[in-house]
Formats: sequence, C-alpha cells, structure tokens
Amino acid sequence: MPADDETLHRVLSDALLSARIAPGAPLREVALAEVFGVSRERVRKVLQRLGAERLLELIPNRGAFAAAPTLDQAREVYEARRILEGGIVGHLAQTLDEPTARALAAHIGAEQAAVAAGDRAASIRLSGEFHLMLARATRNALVQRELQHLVSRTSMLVALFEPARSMRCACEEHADILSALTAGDSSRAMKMMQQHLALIETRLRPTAEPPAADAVDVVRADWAALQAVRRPAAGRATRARR
Amino acid sequence: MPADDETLHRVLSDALLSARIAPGAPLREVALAEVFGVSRERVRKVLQRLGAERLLELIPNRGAFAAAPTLDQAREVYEARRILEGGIVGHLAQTLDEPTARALAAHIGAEQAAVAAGDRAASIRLSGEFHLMLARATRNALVQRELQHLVSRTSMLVALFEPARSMRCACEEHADILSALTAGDSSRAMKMMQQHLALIETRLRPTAEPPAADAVDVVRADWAALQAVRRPAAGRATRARR
DNA sequence: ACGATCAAGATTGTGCACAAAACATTGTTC
DNA sequence: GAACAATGTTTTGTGCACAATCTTGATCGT
Repeated sequence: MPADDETLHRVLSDALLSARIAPGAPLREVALAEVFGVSRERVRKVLQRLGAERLLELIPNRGAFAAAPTLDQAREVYEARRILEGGIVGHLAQTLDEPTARALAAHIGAEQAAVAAGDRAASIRLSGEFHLMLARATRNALVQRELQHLVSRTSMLVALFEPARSMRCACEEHADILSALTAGDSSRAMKMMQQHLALIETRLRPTAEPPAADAVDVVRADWAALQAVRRPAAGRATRARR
Repeated sequence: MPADDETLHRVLSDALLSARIAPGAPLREVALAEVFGVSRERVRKVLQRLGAERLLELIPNRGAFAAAPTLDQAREVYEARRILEGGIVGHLAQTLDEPTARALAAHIGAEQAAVAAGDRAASIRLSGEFHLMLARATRNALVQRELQHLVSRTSMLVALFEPARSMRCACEEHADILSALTAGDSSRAMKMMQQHLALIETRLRPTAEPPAADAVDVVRADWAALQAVRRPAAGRATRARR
C-alpha cells in the first residue's frame, strides 16, 4: 500500500502533464502525504524534483503550485524546440545510417495508418514519439534527455492552450523531414523542422481555464485507480479505468 | 560564520569544475557539514542538487563521489554542444539584429586584445563567454540555461583531459562564425560552429590523474580563503589568496 | 467606514535521533 | 594459508518534533 518515490513522481507528473491539476493549484505536503500513505519528507523530495523539472513552481515558505505557464512561456518552449531540433536534424543529415532511416520510415507508416484508421489518440502519441526517435537517432544521451524534457512540457502546454482536440502533427511533414535527412540535405531538413514546429505553435490559443478542481482530490483518484489495477485480486477493487 | 545554500553550492561547484577535487573522490556528508559549520541536511540537499547537475555521482546508501567522466562521456558532451550550438547559430542567422551583432564583434575584439597581450587566463574566459553570448542572443531562457550547463561541464572536462595549458578557442573562428551570421548564411554558420567545436574536442587526451588529495581538505581550504576575503576586518584573517 | 495592528491557525523549513545499509576487521574452520 | 562467517564501525536514509514564516480574520482606533 505504500508508494516508492518513483511511483509517486510518475503519478504527480502524469496529473500535471495532462493538466488535470489546474495551473496555480497548491499541492499541500501533508495532504499528499496521507493520500499516498507516506511521510511528508517523501513527498517533499518529489516536489522539489518536480520543481526542478519546471512542472511546479516552488515558492519559499509558501509551498508548491502547479506551473501556470503564460502564452509567452509556451512560445519560449516551442522556440527552444525549434532551436534544439533544428540542431538535431542538422546533425542527423550528416550521420543518419540506413537501419535508423528504415525505422523512422516504419514509424511514419504507423502514423499514417493511425490517421487512416481515425485513431486520434494513437495518432497524437505516435507524432510525439517521432520527435523523440529523432533525438534517439543521435545516440546522444544528453540530447535525448533534454528533448524528452521539452516534449513533456509541450504536452502540458497542448493540454492547457489547445482549445479542443487538435490535429496531430501532420505526418506528411514528418515524411518530408525524413526525405531531406536521407538526402543528406541538412539545410532543407532544418528548414522543414522549423516550419513544422512553427505550424504546431500556431495552434496555441489563450484560453480561460474553467474547472479548477482541487489538486489533492485529483491525485487521490489517480492513485486509487492505479492501485486497483495493480492488484485486481484483492476482492472488490474499484476498477476506475478500463 | 555559517553559510547559506547558495554559497555552499558555489564553493563545491567551483572545486568540482576546476577538478581540484579528484574524480571519484568521496564527499562525506558529516565532514562537509562541520567544515561549513552547518547541519548535515543542508549539505545533503546541496549534494543532491550537484548530483542532478551531473557534477557528482550519487550512489544510494554509498554516498556522493566526484564525477569521473570517461573520455567517451566527454566526447558526448562535446557532441551535444555541436548539436545545440549548431541549432543556435542556425537560428541566429535568421534573427540576429544589429546591436547584438555589434556586441558580439566587440567581444571578439576583446578576445583578440587578450591574445595580443598574452593574457592567457582572460583569453580562455572570454572564449567561453563568446559561446554563452550566442546563447543569450537567442533571448531564450531555456536555451541559455542548457548551454550554460554544457559549458560548465566542458570546463570540467578541459581541466581533466587537456594535458597542459592548451590554447583558447581560436578567435578567428569566432570571427568567421559571426561573419556567417551577419551574412544570414545559416548553413555556413552551422558548419563553422561544428568545425570549431570539433577542433576543440581534438585537444582531449586520456590522462592518468596524479594527485588525488582529499576532497574535504580542498573544500576546507577554499572555504577558509573565501571567508578571509569576505571579512578581512576581523583581526588576523588568513589571507590565503590575493 | 476604512485602515492598521495583532493574534490565531495553517503550512513550510530544519535540526535531531534513530534505523538501515555497507564496509572493515577479526576470528574461525578446513 | 585462504575462504568465510560474524561482529563492530562508519555512513547514509528517514521519521518526528519543533521552529520560522505566511495567511487569515478579527479588533481597535481614527
């Protein structure tokens, strides 16, 4: 029934990234501690970590609050991605090998299939993974970690600032980028990547956030659900998600 | 006489970055705590932070050890810089404005002056700052922070893997990069930056680290010196550095 | 009625003591 | 003499209690 640090971090991280915890909502230490059935110091450590990842804003003597990025900060994240991913494709245009190119092509195929099947959730997930695959193709752990970080924040921004269900990345653009890479045309690859990300950025809209449920309640529900699926043998476990 | 978190972090960070603490040397919590005259929890928190910055390796139930990067890991840092800084100059070639270009030109002038005057220390410092200035020119806080981080690690690697006093960045190369930027030639700017960083990387050599003094002793000396200059009024303060 | 002041409650920050783990040393056995 | 087990020591990890700080609401004065 207790939870280790890693689980705790994942639960909170998920809730923040999907914006189910409203921006600016406070995350009280004692409340979270008793929800997870752990000591306060445990949650404290995790909160610090989430603060370092910029998912929370930590104010001394005030506490931890769900990050409330402004539209300008959102644009800054997208700009950072343009810069970093521009560098990535510029690098890959010179170093991409055959098997990796095949893997990327296969991934784009999967994206197209998902779109054709009308599976929106899969489409969005695969689109995000394409960018991470490019980072992985550099075989550079530092670059991978940094882009992973930026993509995480992007997904939070999408949840906050994209009005309704928006389209996934247009996978034709992914295909164009890959073709520039295999052609070794670094200049064109960079340009396409920048246009691609710029297009995604245009989907951001200022939105008045409506619901604002209590952060602790959200986390309690998530944690209960996760426990239910982890040991479904225990009698009448509340099966909150299917 | 006590020290706040920030000071503590800077002292340790400096000692690590200049490699005056030998790679692999353990940093004991209690020893550091009594050196700085603070509680163990305080140093503990700082140690965690330094671990997140990859300046220390934290092993559970074993403790904190000065990072001992391999040559391969060093090359990975340089590669990450090639990728990120490639993206930066690719971006700047399209967005650089007149006053910033002037500032960069002035900085290169200062570099040349330092070289002409034979001031090696200033030359090295200015060379590093040029790269940070480019990051700052993007006006993107995320990019700035990340490059700052990579440059820090680079300076540690230089201390570890550059056999003797190596040359600074050739400032003609900086000038070439700037000229490509002002010309708006992003492709050439990227290529020059990558060559520039690749050249620096070639200076890395495997070295057998010789001295290996105790980490705590080093930090104690640094801390004493810093205290001496901070309040030189207090009687016969040991003036360890001038 | 408005503002300042102060007190009470709530929340985060920190030192301390103990628990757990790893390491070193010594003693024992084959 | 070497491998191994046991024990004592050192070092890190964590829960708890108290201190410091902030928020809130009420009270008093003008």
